[in-house]
Parts: sequence; C-alpha cells; structure tokens
Amino acid sequence: MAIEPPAIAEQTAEAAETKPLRADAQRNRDRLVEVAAVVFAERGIDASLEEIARRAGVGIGTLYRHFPTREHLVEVVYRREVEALCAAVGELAQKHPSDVALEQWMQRFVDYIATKRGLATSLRILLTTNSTLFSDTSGRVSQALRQLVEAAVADGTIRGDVDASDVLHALSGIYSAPDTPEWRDRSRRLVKLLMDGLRFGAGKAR
Amino acid sequence: MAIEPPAIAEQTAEAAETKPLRADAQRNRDRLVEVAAVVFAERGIDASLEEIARRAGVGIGTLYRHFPTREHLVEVVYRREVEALCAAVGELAQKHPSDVALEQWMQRFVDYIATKRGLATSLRILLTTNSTLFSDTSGRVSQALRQLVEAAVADGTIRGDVDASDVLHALSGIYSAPDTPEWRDRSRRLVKLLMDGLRFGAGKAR
DNA sequence: CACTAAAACGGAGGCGCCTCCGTTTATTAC
DNA sequence: GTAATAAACGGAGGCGCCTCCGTTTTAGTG
Repeated sequence: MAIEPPAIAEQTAEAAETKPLRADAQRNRDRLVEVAAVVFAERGIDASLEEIARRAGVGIGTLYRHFPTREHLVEVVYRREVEALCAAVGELAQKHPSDVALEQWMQRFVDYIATKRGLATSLRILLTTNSTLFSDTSGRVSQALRQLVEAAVADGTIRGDVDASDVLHALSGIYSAPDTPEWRDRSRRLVKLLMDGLRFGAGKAR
Repeated sequence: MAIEPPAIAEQTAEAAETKPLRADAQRNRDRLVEVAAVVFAERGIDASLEEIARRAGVGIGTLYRHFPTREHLVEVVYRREVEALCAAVGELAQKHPSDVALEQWMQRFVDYIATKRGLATSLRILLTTNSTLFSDTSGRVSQALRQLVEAAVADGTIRGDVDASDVLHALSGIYSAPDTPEWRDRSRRLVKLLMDGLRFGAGKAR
C-alpha cells in the first residue's frame, strides 16, 4: 500500500524515543501494524487479533508483547494513517492547482473518516490514559488543511476572507451520522458545495 | 437479602408488560438477577457470566436467553437496586426522626454509589438503545430524596430555605474520583457536613 | 568464528463469550 | 389421568482473549 519512505521515517522517529529494537523485533512490529491496518479495514475494529498475528506470520504472543492491548494497536494504526493523510498534502499541492489540491484532499479526508468510524468508541478508552492522542492528530490534520487553504488563498483560487478553521468548521458536519448508506455521497456533495462557496468571488477580495 | 414483597412487585410489573413467563422461566430469571447482583458486587462489573449461570444453577444458554447481552443483565440489576434504595425511604421515615432519616438515606446512597462504580462505563453502551434508563432512575432517586427533604422541612428538623435539588446538587461531589481508598470516608463526612448545614437554623425559618 | 547473555519468539493452555440444537418440562385440551 | 405442543432448558463446541514459559535468535565480546 504505502511505499518505503514513510516506514523509514516511522522507524527512526520511534527508535529515537526509546532504545532501538532488535532487528527481528522491529521487522515483526512493522509487519503487524501493516497487517492490522488491512484487517481492521476489512473486518472492522473488532477484528480478531489472532487473525492479525496469523496473517502477519507471527505468534499471538509477539503481538501482545508489542501491543499490550487492542487499543494500543489501534492507536498506532490510527496515527500512521493520519500521518499518511497529512503527507498527501505535498504531493497534491505539486500535481494540482491549489484549489483542486484542497478539494482532493478534503475528499480524501472523507474517505478516511468513512473507514475510521467505530474507532471513536475504541479510542475513547485510551483518552484517559493518553490525552495527547487527539490533540496531536487533530493538530496535524488542521495544520495540513491550513497549508492547503493558505496556498489557495495566496494564489487567488479561493476567496481571501476565510481561514483553515472556517473550513474545518464547515466540514464538521461530516462527523455526524456516518453509518448510513448515503453518508458518503452526502459528504462528497458537502465538499463540492463548500468548494463552490470558497471559489465564489475568488481573486476579487484579497 | 431483600424480602419477598419487592420480588412480587417486580414480577407483576414486568409480567403485565409482556405475556407472562412460564413458571420455571420466571423462577430462573429471578434467580439469575439475584445471583448476578451478588456476583457483580463481589467481582465487579466484568464478572464471568458463566459463573453467574453456574451459581444460579442454570445453563449458560438460559442466561443468554433471558439477557441477550451483559448490559441487559446489568441494567436489570441496576434498576432493581435503585428500586431498593428508593423503597428504603418509607422504612427509614417510620423508624427515625425526619432529619435522621434523611441522613441515613444519604449514607446509604453513598454505599450504593460506592459499589456501583464501573457501572457507568457499562451502562453508557445501553444509553444509545435505552435512553429512558437514566431519566427513569434519576427521577426515582430524586423523588425519594424530595420526599425525605420535604418531610424534614415540614417538621422543622432542617432549615426551610432548601429543596431536594439543592441537596442533590450538594451531593454531586460524591460522583467524582470514587476509586480512591479515602473516597468512602470523605463522602461520609460530606454527608455529615451537609446535614450540619441543613440543621443549622432549623425551626426558625419556615 | 565461538560463546554468552539478553531479547524476542510463539504457541499451548485456561478461561470466557455466545450460538445452536437435541432434550426436557410446563401448560393446555380432552 | 393422557396426549400434544409450545416453551424453556442446558451444555457442547467453536472461537477469541491473554498469559506464561521453554525455545530460538540476535548482538555483542574475545
């Protein structure tokens, strides 16, 4: 799914914090996270941990050594995906005009939320323990969004009288009622609608 | 633990709502709830359902037929105990002067909360499904309290310028940080303190 | 290389969850 | 009483969770 660079970044970032893992341990850990992301996507948040271990080719004991609870594993997968979402900003900004880049990114954000429903319940348990989780990630996300919005404002493809937090606020409707079948389409339309609004009068105000 | 009258009341109340259970079914159901209350108290909210079934002398299948999820069972136990708490009002009011009755009841309320911690997590799951749970029970509780407060105000054993909701509000500190070892003592002192405040100037205002 | 200590592995085993279905029991009608 | 039938029982079985510990692998050291 992802190519190597992010894996390396991840490794160094985490290795720096604690003592470096033994080579085999690091290998297994990475493998587990990778597989877990797939399995959680396939089967939902309640997927069997034994299946994850099996498909990663490690014993269940190894999974538990690296991730003492289901929530620990979920958290790492979650962080990793937020990372990927934010990392997409650079690429999108290069390939598209700034307003299109913003739109594409927001659509990708919708996809992301779509699969990540059910996380909330599971992550809530962690919030007592690890209160930086949401502030970390929501910080990253809004920073990514800010980058895109500011770029689009700067070259006049969207109106100048809005900022990232306005846009984030407008997107907040996405979080509600996400299990219905129409949810995804509705959210896509919301993004388009928002973009129309943002493009209206672009280049005039400023 | 409890004597028969509440059991009868429970039976008729529930039987009236749906079709009456077969005699053996009713017997087993009652038995399960009774045992569950004990086991939950002993082992906490995560107690094994198989142990409950075993100690109630029924098969695990029977437990699941009556209570499709753990939360269903928890809810019934919870309601039953709220019932008992509220039912204690009458008895206390007869045996004690009105201010003492109020105090005793509040102490019992503390005991009740003490054992019921951890319920919150479990019951939260039900709140989506069964939103009447908390409104029902908190209604019952505050009604019980109101009865006691009004009686005490009426015969002048506590001051006249408070009502039940003031008292309930004053008690709300009890809900916080309930897992520490000092919690129980602190709560008992809170009740005493509150009573001193309530008795102060009793008989004058009115 | 060979050796060693420390680190990591992995799966057996014990327990709990929950479903499914063959057996038993209460109730109703005669 | 007996028969018929609907209701209820209960536990075996399959799966997942998690721990524990004997075995294997890695990373140093000479």
